[in-house]
Amino acid sequence: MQDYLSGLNEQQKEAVLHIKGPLMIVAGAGSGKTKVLTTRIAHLIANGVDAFNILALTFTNKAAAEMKERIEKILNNSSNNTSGSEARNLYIGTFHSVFARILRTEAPRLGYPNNFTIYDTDDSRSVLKAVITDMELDIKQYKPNFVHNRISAAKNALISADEYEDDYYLQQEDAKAKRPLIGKIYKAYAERCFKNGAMDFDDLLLNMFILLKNYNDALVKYQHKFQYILIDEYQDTNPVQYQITKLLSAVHENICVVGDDAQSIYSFRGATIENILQFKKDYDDVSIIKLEQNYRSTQSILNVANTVIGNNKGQLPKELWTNNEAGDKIKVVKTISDNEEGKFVADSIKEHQLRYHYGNKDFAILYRTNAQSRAFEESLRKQGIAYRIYGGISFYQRKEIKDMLAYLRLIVNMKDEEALKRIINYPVRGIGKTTIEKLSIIAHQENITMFQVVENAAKYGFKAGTLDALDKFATMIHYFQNILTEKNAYDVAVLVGKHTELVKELFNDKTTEGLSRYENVQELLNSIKEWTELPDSEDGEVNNKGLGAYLQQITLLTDADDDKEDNDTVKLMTIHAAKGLEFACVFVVGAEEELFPNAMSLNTREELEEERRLFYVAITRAKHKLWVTYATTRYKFGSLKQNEPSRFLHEMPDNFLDKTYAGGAAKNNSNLGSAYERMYRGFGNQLRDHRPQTSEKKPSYLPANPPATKTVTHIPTANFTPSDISEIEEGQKIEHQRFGFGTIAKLEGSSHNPIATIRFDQNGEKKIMLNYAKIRIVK
DNA sequence: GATTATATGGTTTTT
DNA sequence: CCATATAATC
Repeated sequence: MQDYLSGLNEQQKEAVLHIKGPLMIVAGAGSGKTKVLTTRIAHLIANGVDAFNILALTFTNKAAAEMKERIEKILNNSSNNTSGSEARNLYIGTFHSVFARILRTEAPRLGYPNNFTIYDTDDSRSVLKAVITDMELDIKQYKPNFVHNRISAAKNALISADEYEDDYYLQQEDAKAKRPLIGKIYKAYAERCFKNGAMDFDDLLLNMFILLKNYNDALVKYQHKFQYILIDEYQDTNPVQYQITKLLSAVHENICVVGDDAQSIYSFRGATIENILQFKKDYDDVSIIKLEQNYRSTQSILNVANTVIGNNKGQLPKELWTNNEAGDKIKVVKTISDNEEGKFVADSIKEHQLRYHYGNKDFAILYRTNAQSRAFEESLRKQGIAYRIYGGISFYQRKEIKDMLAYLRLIVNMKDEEALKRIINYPVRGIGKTTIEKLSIIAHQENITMFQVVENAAKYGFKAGTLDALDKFATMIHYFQNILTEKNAYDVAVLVGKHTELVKELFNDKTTEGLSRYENVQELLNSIKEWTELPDSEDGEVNNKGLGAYLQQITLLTDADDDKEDNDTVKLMTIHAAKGLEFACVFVVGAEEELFPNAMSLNTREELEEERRLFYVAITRAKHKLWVTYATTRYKFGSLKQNEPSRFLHEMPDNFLDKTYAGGAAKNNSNLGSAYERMYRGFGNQLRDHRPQTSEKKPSYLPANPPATKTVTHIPTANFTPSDISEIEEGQKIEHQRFGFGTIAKLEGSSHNPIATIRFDQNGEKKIMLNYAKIRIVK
């Protein structure tokens, strides 16, 4: 027997060894499904299957990277003489990244360039906005965001623009919503993207499907390449993904899917657990293996999780059990505000670290929406606890990075109108809004790309000054393109930075924000350099280490991916992002009605059930300790909002809960807590006042509550010398890049024209947030 | 055409 | 609160 099997239980072993034919593994939370999947792949390779013939699909890059790493490890440690380096040849990644890679080779068949651009959500919305305005429709009626969701849903359900317009019910729906023209917009949007040589996220799936469906030789090619197909988190696949994998696996039928219907949380992306049910019917002899033993959590946590999820109707029958110890009760915590919640969590982390010697990395804070991260960031900083936020705005979505990338995108794909529009006048070179509009209109009329209009601007009667600017711009881009053929991606990028004076502009901005923007661009250049120095892979794909390849993979990255090793930090992320992960101690925060379950998801029972599954996913991330916290008030859009405790709190069985910190009353009953609590708390005091103090004294650097924000108004005069940002008072001198120097005349003000806002940063230091980037405080 | 002041309006969740 | 759209001004 292979030594890598020794750590598995009987079902897990069976799942690994059952190699041929369709297999569905129904696996509960913490049942070791990733372990099974990785071991299975290792087993395949160890038994002589060529890694080139294995395709493993995941939902995050991180999951893919982790899997690959583990496989290498297993192979290296195995007594088989297969080397871990064999794992490099695996096709393993997210649906999107794997298909993007394939499409890089196959795109020309579909009329796209090899170097097609991948539009992220921002790009898509921007294109939509342009399309909607071009159609002379009201942007308020057709909000790009809304329209995009609708189009995205259609694509994920394999509905083309034509089909969309022909469908009676869809049309009725849109008409009812007073948005009857979405179908037309869909069509125009798709055409525009195609003309730009660009695919959006959904197109990566859709075009992969079209490729397999319409080009038989392509289908045959990939059916034979991918003899073994494995899919993680199968409950989260949507119809396109389903159809693609079905096509790919049709010949060999060696397809193995792993899923847990209780963890299906991506229906907004078109995912449907129907795919799990359908799987059984699609192949002749499907084997099903259930993994029901949980190795992760304590009994208390598992019991609570099981009870909560029991409130959902129509779950597939499954009984999760564990041999682990009972463990602590789940702590339910009530605070009066989002900031207090943050404080409680940070303090609790500190306390547990001191008491039980947990490291930072043993903790995770999980929330429903990204916007909730702020309070925790602040409190963790104050406590001096290292943390890392996943999600939110990723590195590649920052403005300065997108600007730089837009140049590179345009050089690689001149059809990319979005990129062109972004940088044609950045840094400013006298090509204004009117000119850009004109360019766009001409491009449309002549049915050529916008850059072609720029190249031939003379033909189209621009005024001398503008013409000159356009010519210069075209020449510059051509120059970059020529260089691209002789130099590598990094050299080109550096040159672009220099030549466009983009870097210089950032460098000259000496504000804190400007400085970090400069550093970000530097960082981008570093990452490009790293990329160019990676070895080529040898699977005969198109130009796989060029700038084009770099740009394509970068769009599919989230900031969760460039994990600089398992640094010892507290992890902050949404519950969605936490799927598949586990932590010793977990805080599930913001357990309030309208936040979690989210107000947007209270329309139907299905939506509510998905929220409940989300809650289930959240609490099953915890191995040892679990807190569920909620705040009675919370800021939304800057104004205070009252919140009721989440209904999910009531669904948790009392006998596994410790409500000491919830005033004994997650439910609105009259229980005021134990005698001890009442003794030390009094009535109505906040819990931080009565929480058991650790032996450790409070660090002296802990600041008091930051004072309320003040605003200042600024009147420019003349003649001061600059220095550091420090204190700000009336009469404080200010420098503005264009206005020159001036003085702050009023400290609290009119609130209407705040030049600067005073805040306190993580170290309790006064910081001035300047509302105009080019002003700074001088001594 | 470029920059700054004012108004508006937006928060699920992700590739 | 924050980021972007529109209006106003140079």
